[in-house]
Amino acid sequence: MREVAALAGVSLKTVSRVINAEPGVSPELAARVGAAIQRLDYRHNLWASSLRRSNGKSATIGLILEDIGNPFSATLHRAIEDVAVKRGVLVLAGSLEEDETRERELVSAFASRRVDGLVIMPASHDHSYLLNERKAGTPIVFVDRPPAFLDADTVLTDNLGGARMGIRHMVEHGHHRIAYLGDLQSIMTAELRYQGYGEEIQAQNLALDPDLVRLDLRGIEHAEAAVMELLAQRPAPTAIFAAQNLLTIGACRALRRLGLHHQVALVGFDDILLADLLDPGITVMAQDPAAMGRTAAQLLFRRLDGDRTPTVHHVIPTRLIERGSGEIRA
Amino acid sequence: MREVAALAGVSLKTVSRVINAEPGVSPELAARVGAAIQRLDYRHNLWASSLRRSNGKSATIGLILEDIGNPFSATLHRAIEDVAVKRGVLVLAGSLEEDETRERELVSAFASRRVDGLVIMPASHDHSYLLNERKAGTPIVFVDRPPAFLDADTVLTDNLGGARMGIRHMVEHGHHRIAYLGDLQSIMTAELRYQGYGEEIQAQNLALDPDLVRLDLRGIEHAEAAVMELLAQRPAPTAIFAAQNLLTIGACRALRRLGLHHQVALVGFDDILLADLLDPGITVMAQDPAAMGRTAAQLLFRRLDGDRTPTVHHVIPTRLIERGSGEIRA
DNA sequence: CTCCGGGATGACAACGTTGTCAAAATAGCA
DNA sequence: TGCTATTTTGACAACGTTGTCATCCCGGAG
Repeated sequence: MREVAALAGVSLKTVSRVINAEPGVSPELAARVGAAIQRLDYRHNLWASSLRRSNGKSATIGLILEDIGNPFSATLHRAIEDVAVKRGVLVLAGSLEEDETRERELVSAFASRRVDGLVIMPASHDHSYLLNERKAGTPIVFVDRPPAFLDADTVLTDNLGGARMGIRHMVEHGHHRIAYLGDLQSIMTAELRYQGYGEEIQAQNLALDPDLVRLDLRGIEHAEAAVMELLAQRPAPTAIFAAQNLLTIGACRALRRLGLHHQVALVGFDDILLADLLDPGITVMAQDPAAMGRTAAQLLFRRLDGDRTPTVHHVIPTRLIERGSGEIRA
Repeated sequence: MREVAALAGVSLKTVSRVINAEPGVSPELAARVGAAIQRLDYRHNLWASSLRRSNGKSATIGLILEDIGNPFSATLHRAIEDVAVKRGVLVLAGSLEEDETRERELVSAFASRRVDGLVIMPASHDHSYLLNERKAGTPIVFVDRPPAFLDADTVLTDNLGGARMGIRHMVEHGHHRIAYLGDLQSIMTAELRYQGYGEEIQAQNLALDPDLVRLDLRGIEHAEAAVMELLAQRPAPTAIFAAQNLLTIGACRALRRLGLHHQVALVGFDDILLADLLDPGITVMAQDPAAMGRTAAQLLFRRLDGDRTPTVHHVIPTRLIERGSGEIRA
């Protein structure tokens, strides 16, 4: 910047004014400065700028996801980016893979980089450590999973209601013995879905048979094995509710392997690409990650714009998509 | 930091020394400083630090992808992150949606934030504008698509070879009339795959029939419509090569709609989740986005570590995954 | 007892910007 | 013409750090 000023024959401050499009610079000087910037291909240093600036905004937000690479997280990420670009804000993202330590490390790394705000899909179960960040004025929005020991804005899927609706759908098709496949119970959303299963089973006056429940399943293979076991029991379940997308895929594989995909009903939680091309198509309770991301980002930016109203809790509804597998009758 | 120094009763420099774990601080003082840091929950400001530091590293890299949300990009992103975390480096990412202007905007936004390096999946066709960045010492690695008018490290899929192998596979199963579905020809990878199709058709002494080729298709619906048209022709093609994953899905849909999924062969470029559960399973030429990301990141960090050897061009091979649809005989 | 070497500590400038305020140039008016 | 009001410009400090170099203190050798 010093060089630009020298080449244009003006002071540093004038260059600064031109760059920030501040009023009160004569057109002639502005042109000279512009030319100098071009010639030296000068790049504004945003960090130095935000260091000096009074509000100190870095035009960067931090995003913590379960796994940047999985389709749910990636769609959410993209939706947040779409809101952010409109304000010239960039997104720093990190994956945590259910690792509580990593969550803190990422928050700390973001804090060191003075991000303007945070969107977190948490893995840990105590977020009081975030109080400092909030005291420092960094707005925080939780997505997909709620915070614990901290009051903050949240954007969640209706996990409990969604699970209930899925179970009800199968009951309405005549099923009484509905098996349940669940992810790690330590994950809040998994716990809520299981709770929904329990509640709906009770509401329908059915017996909650522990032999039909497999929890803490991680990934496709585990789900596949669990379904093989479940269907070997007598009496066997006539329907399966898979509470997470990989588990749905595992269940699907197992049913096919057993040749039972046209006999045993299956409803999954969270949509899967291509589910409509399978035979039968997979019926799911679809979440809406794009809507979640959009909502979370809008919320965050509203806070950044100075909204100081009490914390808000959005619930994004789930949608039943009937494709065949959930409509198989008992 | 000033407050920390005051509370610990030491100078600023000593605090700095403790934070950066520089040698030559008495254990007693170090403990006092540590306590003060805890009590004031002080956060190191990485930007101010990198501003002053001689090497000026920001421990942040920039990543430009076609679409953060699509599975290919997301997997690549994740692989890069995995390499980066090991060095305490964070990743800033942005999508460009085939928009050349956006590409420049993103590069400029990253440059303002003084990222240490760039990984780019480009949309534009002239990268000479990046010369400035490189002169400034920012290493740049291109993934998935090569740069134009700029010599830089690249990590590419073997598009041409992969397409040829896919076509050859179908010819070996007795097909002579193989239709081709291609993405926008302006995308370098799409062009190369089409070139591979042409070369292999010729190598097999078959006629390249323009009526069997549909280019510049964008998304599932267009591909579906194109396949409906292709199969209405007489004589109809007996096999289809879909040169991009969405196009494969579209082709799949159309075949099902026509009830021809067991008669017409289909090979896709780029793997699709669940492709093995369909009936028939979809045969694909699989790319390896994780390997591409890993390779690109390693290359970038090697450059950051001072490697000044000539530019390197990695080609990640594609793999034929036989699942049934490609093995249907003519 | 003095002097020297070496380790611990601190004062100060500098990194690339912008906020503040004063100075200079210009325009407007009597 | 001389004065004020207004616009344009610039000097300087400050943002939160770290590199450089000077100072201080201590133990040991002469």
